[in-house]
Amino acid sequence: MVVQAPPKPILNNFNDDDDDDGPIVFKRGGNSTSKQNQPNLEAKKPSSSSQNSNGQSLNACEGKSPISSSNASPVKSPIGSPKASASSAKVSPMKPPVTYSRVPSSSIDQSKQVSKQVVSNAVKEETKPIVDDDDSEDDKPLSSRFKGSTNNANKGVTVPACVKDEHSDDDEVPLSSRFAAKSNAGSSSCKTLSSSEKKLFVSKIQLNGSTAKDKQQKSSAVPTKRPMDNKVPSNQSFAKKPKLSDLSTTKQVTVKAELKADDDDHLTISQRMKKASSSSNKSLSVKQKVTKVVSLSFKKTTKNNKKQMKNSKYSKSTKLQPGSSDGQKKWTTLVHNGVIFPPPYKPHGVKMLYKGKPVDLTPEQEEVATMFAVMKDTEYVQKPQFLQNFWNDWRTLLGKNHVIQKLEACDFNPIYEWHQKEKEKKKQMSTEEKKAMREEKLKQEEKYMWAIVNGVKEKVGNFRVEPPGLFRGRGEHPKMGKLKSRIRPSDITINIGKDAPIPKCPIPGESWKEVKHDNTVTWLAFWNDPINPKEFKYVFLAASSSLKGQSDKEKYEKARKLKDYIHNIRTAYTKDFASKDITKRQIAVATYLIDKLALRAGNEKDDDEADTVGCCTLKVANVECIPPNKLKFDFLGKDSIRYENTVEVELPVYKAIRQFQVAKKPTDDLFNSLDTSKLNAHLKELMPGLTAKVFRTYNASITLDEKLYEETEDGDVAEKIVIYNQANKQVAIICNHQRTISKSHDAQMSRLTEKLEELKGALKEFKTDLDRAKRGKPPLKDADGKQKRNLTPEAIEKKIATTNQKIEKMELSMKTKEDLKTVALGTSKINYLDPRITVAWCKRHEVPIEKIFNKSLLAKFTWAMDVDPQFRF
DNA sequence: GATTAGACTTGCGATCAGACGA
DNA sequence: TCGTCTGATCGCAAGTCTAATC
Repeated sequence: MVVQAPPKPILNNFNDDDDDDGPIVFKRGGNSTSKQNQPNLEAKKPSSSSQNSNGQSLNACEGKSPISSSNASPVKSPIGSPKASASSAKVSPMKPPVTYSRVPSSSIDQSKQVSKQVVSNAVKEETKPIVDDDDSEDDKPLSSRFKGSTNNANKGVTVPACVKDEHSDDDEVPLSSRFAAKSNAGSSSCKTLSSSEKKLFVSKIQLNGSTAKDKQQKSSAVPTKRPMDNKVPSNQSFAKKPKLSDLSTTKQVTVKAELKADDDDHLTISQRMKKASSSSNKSLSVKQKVTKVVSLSFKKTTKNNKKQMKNSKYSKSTKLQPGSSDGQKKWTTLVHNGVIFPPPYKPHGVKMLYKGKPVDLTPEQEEVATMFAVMKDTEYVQKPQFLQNFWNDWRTLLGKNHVIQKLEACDFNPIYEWHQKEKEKKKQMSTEEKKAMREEKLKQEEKYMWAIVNGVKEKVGNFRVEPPGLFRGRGEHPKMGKLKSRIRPSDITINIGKDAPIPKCPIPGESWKEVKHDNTVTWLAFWNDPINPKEFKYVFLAASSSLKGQSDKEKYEKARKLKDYIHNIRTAYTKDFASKDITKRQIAVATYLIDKLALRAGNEKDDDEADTVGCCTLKVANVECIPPNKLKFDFLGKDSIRYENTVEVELPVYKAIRQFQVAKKPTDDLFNSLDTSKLNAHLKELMPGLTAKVFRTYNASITLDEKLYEETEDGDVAEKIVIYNQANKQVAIICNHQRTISKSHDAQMSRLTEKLEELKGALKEFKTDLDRAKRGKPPLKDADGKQKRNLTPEAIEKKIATTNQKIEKMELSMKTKEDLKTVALGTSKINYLDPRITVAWCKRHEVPIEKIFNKSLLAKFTWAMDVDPQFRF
């Protein structure tokens, strides 16, 4: 019996795999290698090296003691209502996103981009913030208000240092830099206002200098002059940010003082904004048909769901009630089978060499030696930090009196070669053998793959305990190379329903560390990270689960709500660029950067983590002021991915940044009065539940929505997919989602170039043949001197047309390949783009959803599939 | 209020299977 | 049939943010 349609497929029973949507075979991925992004900071801290756990030192590598300090950022906030605000559908043309100027290598692009740049009106804006009635840009990402090239025309050369690339483009430069700083920088935030917003803004302006009452208020809270040239006192230059509790207080007072200007004195900004926005929702009138193809693809999903529901004894919906997040009950019943452990180590007995002689190792010692040996081909083994950390941990295992005394005298090649042979053997296995192995593995893992949450069978995300290995931190991580020890059942805490049977420990004679029944959390199990025992590794449900889906939907609804607030938020921070209160000014500028450049918040980091930054932790050296109003950003962000971007900003922002840098060292914090907790606390005053990361989701989704809406034209499905991918790429660039260039990229491009040349050669010959055929002459001999077959002019023309098509297709393919070689489209699709935008677009434009979302994404976004075709973000 | 613990999301690279083309 | 390419999937590192504790 079919109960209520759940938001995701429900499976028949706990263990079956009845159809093609049944259990998915999990593949074991390999280990990752380090990134190659190079830091470019003079201000970069020397990375501290690993702890030497046994106090021993390595001859070759000098150890440094890591100093651990923690500066977490507490923020408490109510989560905003997930209730959707019906989106207004403005059919105004969207301006392309920011075109940032490219940094080194592509001077060609720079010149192009500079030529396109709009003369800055920042100065004008500074004194004349409200100039225009047109509020059509309010719903757009700030970045998209900066005109720039939206196609690939401004690509430059991106070639890894070691590789020559004939297809010059700008990929060598970080994604963020691909858009030239084009900018009507000054017009970004306060150029356009709705009437209600204007009212608020005008009131504030009056507050700034009109009435006696206002003046009185102003004297206590607002500077009479912009303190642009105020020097930052030398004592505000800190190596570590001070916690300025007093400043927080000041901030609150100031914000409240400003609010007096409005009629709604009793309301918070967020309440007022909400009030103002509640009447602003608009609906789309455009109706478009949904094709059979689309219908079919959507029906198929629904059909599968229904089939699964019908057959399932676990058919209740797991959909959470509103408000069930935030430490509230996440589930009522939870049943699962715990986790699966990697198999115990099997010694191979291959002896490594020390000073040229074979060495006996215990299985434990051999296991760690093997972990190291198999990394021979990675860049890690070139890094002194990695070698030192590995040696420290391995030496502990070897013991002080072991024959091995120096890492440099070790030869791991015998083990490496053994490993290569094993790999080769595996590769040579027949398809049947491989299949049998997969099936065997699936059989062993099947029971761990599923959980029953509130009576519904849900997939578990990562039920395999991480195997031991050497830690592969990204960038210059101070702990890279340390031994990640084997996790045992006694390390693992299980979370399960009270009435559910406790999972049997899969390792005989051992038992779980603890069994909990906490239904306010979603994890099924956790253990402490052996590299950083303060941190945890969790086992969660899969992305396709209802629990995750609900959370995802709430995330997008929150970002969507920001659309109703964004205009006033921009107005508010623009006003604060010149605030006398340093914290307020820094919050304003930081919010501007987060909004405009999609920067991450930037929490404080410990010294035993990689030295990366986000907005709040930017160092002075990370931002260079280029007169008259450009900022050049250069820092390592999340995952040590370099963010390099020069962008034109509003003049007050430029001045404020310059001022924040005064009397500071390059390594000092740019925003010394700010941290993420202060920033987020401020954002929550503007909109319930607003945090820095919401801006990224908002800007990504609205960019996709606008671009799809404006740029999709009539055409075949393939052409529409190109439009979609272009929009997706735009978002990836805004978010700086990069990938390393594939090792085989150049070879692939060379091959394609060769083929292209061949085709062009053939085309030329066909044209000659055609010419001759028209004159009644036989074709010329081919390259081998053979006489070619006589063809009619019509036949040759047909060949020419076919060849032209092939050339076109190949050129497009090469362009796309080159274009996306450093851009990762997946991350934004998975995490930042509201799937309802995509689903609605597919429905409107008759594109099968499967062309855009793969199986995993279809499962993850089940909740979005029934969206109205006219949905706008 | 500051700090730490805890929970969850975001992100890139590796690996693999299947598609594709010679 | 075989080698190459591509996209899907997985692994796990590294972020963000909130709640709890001091």
